[in-house]
Amino acid sequence: MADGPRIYRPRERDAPAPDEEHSLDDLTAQLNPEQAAAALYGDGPLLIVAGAGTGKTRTLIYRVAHLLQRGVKPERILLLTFTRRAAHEMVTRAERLVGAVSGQVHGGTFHGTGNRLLRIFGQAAGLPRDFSIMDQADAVDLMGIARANLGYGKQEKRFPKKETLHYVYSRNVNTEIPVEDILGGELPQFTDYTDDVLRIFAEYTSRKHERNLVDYDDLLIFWWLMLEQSAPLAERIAGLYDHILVDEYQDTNVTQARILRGMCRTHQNISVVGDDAQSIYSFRGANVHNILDFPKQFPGTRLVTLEQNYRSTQPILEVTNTLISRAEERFTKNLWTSRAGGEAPWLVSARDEQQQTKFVVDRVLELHEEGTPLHEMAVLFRAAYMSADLEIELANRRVPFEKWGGLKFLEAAHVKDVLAFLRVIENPRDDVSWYRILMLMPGIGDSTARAAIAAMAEHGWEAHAFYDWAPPPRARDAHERLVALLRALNARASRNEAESLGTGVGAEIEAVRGLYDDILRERYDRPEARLADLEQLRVIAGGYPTRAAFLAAIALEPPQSTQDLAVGGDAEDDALVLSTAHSAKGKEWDTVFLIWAVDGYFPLARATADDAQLDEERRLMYVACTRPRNELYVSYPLNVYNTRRGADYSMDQLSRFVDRGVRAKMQRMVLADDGAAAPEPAAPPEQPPIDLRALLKSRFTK
DNA sequence: TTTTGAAGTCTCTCC
DNA sequence: GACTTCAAAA
Repeated sequence: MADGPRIYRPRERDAPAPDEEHSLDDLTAQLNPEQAAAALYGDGPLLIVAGAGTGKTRTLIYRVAHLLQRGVKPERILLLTFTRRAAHEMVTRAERLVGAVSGQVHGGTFHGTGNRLLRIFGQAAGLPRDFSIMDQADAVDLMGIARANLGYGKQEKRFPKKETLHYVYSRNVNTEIPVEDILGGELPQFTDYTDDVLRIFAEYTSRKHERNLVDYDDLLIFWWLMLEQSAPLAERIAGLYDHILVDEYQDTNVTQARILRGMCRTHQNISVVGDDAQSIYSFRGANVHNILDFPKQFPGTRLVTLEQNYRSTQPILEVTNTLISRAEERFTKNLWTSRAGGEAPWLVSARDEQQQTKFVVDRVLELHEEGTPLHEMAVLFRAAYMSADLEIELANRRVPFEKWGGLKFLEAAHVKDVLAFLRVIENPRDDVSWYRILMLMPGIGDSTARAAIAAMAEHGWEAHAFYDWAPPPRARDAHERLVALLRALNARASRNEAESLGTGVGAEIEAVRGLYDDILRERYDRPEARLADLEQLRVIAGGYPTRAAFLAAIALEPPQSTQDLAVGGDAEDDALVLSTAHSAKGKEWDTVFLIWAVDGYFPLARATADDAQLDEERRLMYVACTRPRNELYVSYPLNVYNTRRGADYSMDQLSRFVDRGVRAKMQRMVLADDGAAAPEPAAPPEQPPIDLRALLKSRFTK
C-alpha cells in the first residue's frame, strides 16, 4: 500500500477494556481457578500452557500485578513479548491494576531488550556502543557484497543467491544445525559449495565487524555470549532482574531459551506462557521443543493448563478442535466454552477470486449495517499478496481498511533509498548504504561506486574522503550534487549537536528529498504514490528525538499496519482489518473471514512436500480460525488460473486441512452467479442451458 | 570499460 | 510485478 499519508499513532481501541481494571482485591474473582493459580504462583519456574482464547494475556497481566503487589520492584521485572506494543500494553494494564508504582516494569521483545543490554554492557565485551542495526534486507545485501567480494556469483550458474545464503546463515546461527546439514537437508543442489558458503559467512561476519554493524541474530547471540562467556558480565546482566516473564514461548528459538536460562540461573523465577498448537515461526528458528522440554530444563516446574476458552462460540471451537486434532500436539488441550449458542462456521465456495472478493465485501457491509464496527471484522490470508484483489475492491467501494503484516513499507525500494542517506550520515562506514546511494546517481554504476567506497575506506571514512574523491568524468555531476547534499546534512547535524537540539530527522529527510525526488521520478513507476510514502516517512521521523533512535526503532519495531503509518487527521477511526495469519496471532475479532482456503495457497504449495512444514501450515490455519468470537467464514475460489507459472495452472481444490471431519462441523454456502449468498440446499449450482465441453466431447463419441 | 535498458526468473510468514 | 542476468549503447 503506497497511497495515503501515514504516521505512527497508537489506536484508541488498543486501550484495555475498562471493566478489567478493577482493584487487585477482587483479583481472584476475575480469574478462573487455573488462571488464578498461575497468576498467584510464588517463586520458581512456571509453565502456563494456554490454548487459544483462554485468557493468557490476562493471566500474565495479573501475574505481573501480583508480583508488584507482593512488593517486587517494577524495574526488577522483565516481561518479554513478541512485539514491543504488546509489552507496553501489558505493562500499562498491570500497573493500572496495582495503582501507582514507582519505577517501570521492563518490557519488550527479545531483540529490543538485547539491543538495550548491548548498548549498556557491550563495550565491556568489545562491542562499541554506537553500533548500527541492520534489518533483514541490509543483512541480505551485505551477504551479497561478501559473495561478490570473494568472486562468487559470476562463473557458476547454480551458486546460491544472497537471500539463500542469508537464510542458511541465519538458520545455522539460530538452530546450530551445521551448515553442511542444512545444505544437505534442504538445499541438496548446493552441498558441493559447503566450503565456499562457509568462506562467505566468514567474510560476512568480518565485514559486519569492520563496519560496526549488528544483525538481528547478533542481538540475541551477543546477549547470550555475554551471559555464557563472562562470569562478571553474566552476574551484572542477570542481576538486573528478579523475575522474568515470557509470552508466546512456543515461538522462541534455542538461543532465546539459553538466554533465559542464563538470565535466571540464580533465582529460577521464570514464567512462560505459550501454546504448542500455535507454534508458527519455525522458519525463524523457533523450536517447539523449547516449550515441550521446559519442565526438563527447569526442574521443579509448575505446569498450569488453561482450557476454558472465553473467546469463541462452541460451534467455532468444534471446528478448530477438529482442525488441530490432526496435528501432532504434545500438550493436548480440549478447549471448551460456556458461551451457549452461535452459528456453525460457514464454508463458502466461490466461482473465482472476484466472486470471493465480492462476497467478503458484501458480507462485511451487511454486518456493518447491522451494527458490527468495521474494526471488529478481519480478513485473514496465508500471504500478504493474496489480498491484492480485495484491497482494490475495498478501495473502489470506499470501505476503509488497514492491512497488517506487511513490512512492505520499509522494504519498498524508495524508502530504503532515503534511509540509506540517513545511515551514511549516522555511520559513515556503512558501505551497504553507500553503495545503495551511489548506484542511484546517474553516471555512477557498479565499478564507480566500488571505487568511491574503496577510496573512502582508504581515508578512514572521514567525511572529506568522499568530498575529495576524484570521480571519472561521467560521474562528475552526480558526485558534485551528492557532495553538496552530504555537506549540508553533516553541517546541520553538527550544528544541532552543538546547540543540543535534536537532529531534526524530519528536516534531514526533507533535505535528502531535494536531491532524491527527481531521481525517484526517473527510476520508478507510480512516482506520486512513492512520493507520498516519503512524506509519511518524514512525518514518522519527526517523532523521534535523534536520528539514531529513529533508525534503531524502525529496524526493531517496524510499523505493524498501514494504519500505524496514517497521519493523524487522515486515519480512519473504524477500518476493516486485513492481516496475514501470522500477524493475526494473539488478536481477536467478532467476525473473521479466512480467504484463499485453497490447496497450494493454504497450505502453500512449497510447504506440502515436508510433513513438518505441513504441520506448521495446519497450526497456522488453526491460529487463523481461532481468532473470531462469533462468526467464521472460510472461503475458497474454484477455478484459480495461475498465470505466474507460465501456462494456465489450475489449482481448484479446497485446502486439505478442511477435510471431511472439519466440513461436517461447518455449514456450506455456494455463491450463486450474481454473487449473492445462497445456502447450498436452496440453490444448488444451476444446470447451464448448454454444456460446451459435453458438446465438444460428443463429437468424438457416439 | 561502464552504464543502462530489456528480457528472463521466481514470488511466504517476521524480529 | 520485483529482481537478476544479459546484451547493446555510450
